[in-house]
Amino acid sequence: MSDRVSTRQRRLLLEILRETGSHLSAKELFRQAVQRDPRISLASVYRNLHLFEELGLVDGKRLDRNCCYYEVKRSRQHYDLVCNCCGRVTEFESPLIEKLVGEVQERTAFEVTKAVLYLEGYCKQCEGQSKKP
Amino acid sequence: MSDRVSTRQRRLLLEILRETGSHLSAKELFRQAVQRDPRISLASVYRNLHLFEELGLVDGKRLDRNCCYYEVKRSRQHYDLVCNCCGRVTEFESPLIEKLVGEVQERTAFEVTKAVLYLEGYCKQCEGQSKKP
DNA sequence: TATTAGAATAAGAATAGTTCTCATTCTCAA
DNA sequence: TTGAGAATGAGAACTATTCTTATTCTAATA
Repeated sequence: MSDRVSTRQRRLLLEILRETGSHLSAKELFRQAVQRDPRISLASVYRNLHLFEELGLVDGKRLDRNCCYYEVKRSRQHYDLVCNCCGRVTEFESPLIEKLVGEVQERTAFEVTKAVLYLEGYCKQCEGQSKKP
Repeated sequence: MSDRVSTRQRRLLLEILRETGSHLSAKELFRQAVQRDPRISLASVYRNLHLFEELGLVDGKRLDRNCCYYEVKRSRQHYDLVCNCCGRVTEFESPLIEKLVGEVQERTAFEVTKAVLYLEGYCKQCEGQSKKP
């Protein structure tokens, strides 16, 4: 696996990820990519998303049962709040997570490389709703 | 959906979950269940795992790309450390998580119903290894 | 105990996200 | 420009999960 990101497809995918900013599923990323380059294949999308993750360019998160969502890695770590009702994703930041990771590393001799954290619940608009909309 | 848990299959599944204690995939749970009752079907395993989750008897966690892992809910909340190398899952507890959830609820008016948190990395034994074993 | 309506089940088909395969195409160092 | 190795496209394959439907079970009631 090379360190370079130098193919037409990779450039296009990163471009879309950077422009979009928010969470994209592989399918949606593919949909957008096809519009600009009809020759691109879904396999390349998956292949390169994995590559980008390995290179640390992109973060992949599984926010629901179905699929992963990807976004370019940002300088400030953030975590997601996923509404069970409307599906909207909002973000939050907190130093408590770094603190938690530190605590774990000290107490357990486990070398943490990635923290998977998100919270499910109901957003302001959907509060008081029951399980399904 | 009833509140009762009164079928042969449900009793068996809960029994296995309780005996095992640790994380079981649907497939593995099915494998064990078939040994005791060859007539049980995989569909029942999934159906009832969802039911148990709704009833608050069981926790389902997606610790890797592939599938969910289930275990009976315990009184003390815990979170998992998943080794990228050997796959072993160890557990940890920390009050920081409750603190974090509280912070989110205060700051964002988001009503949290579930916190999904686990850490990936390398356990003591596998430390220093590169990505794949 | 027998009846019975509604709930749960078994079996396997269907679905969907993801990964794999391999022949073809591209990239880039020389 | 060339050639070796890397990346791609197309679609088949895979896998976890969900759905469908005829059948069976459960448990409240007679």
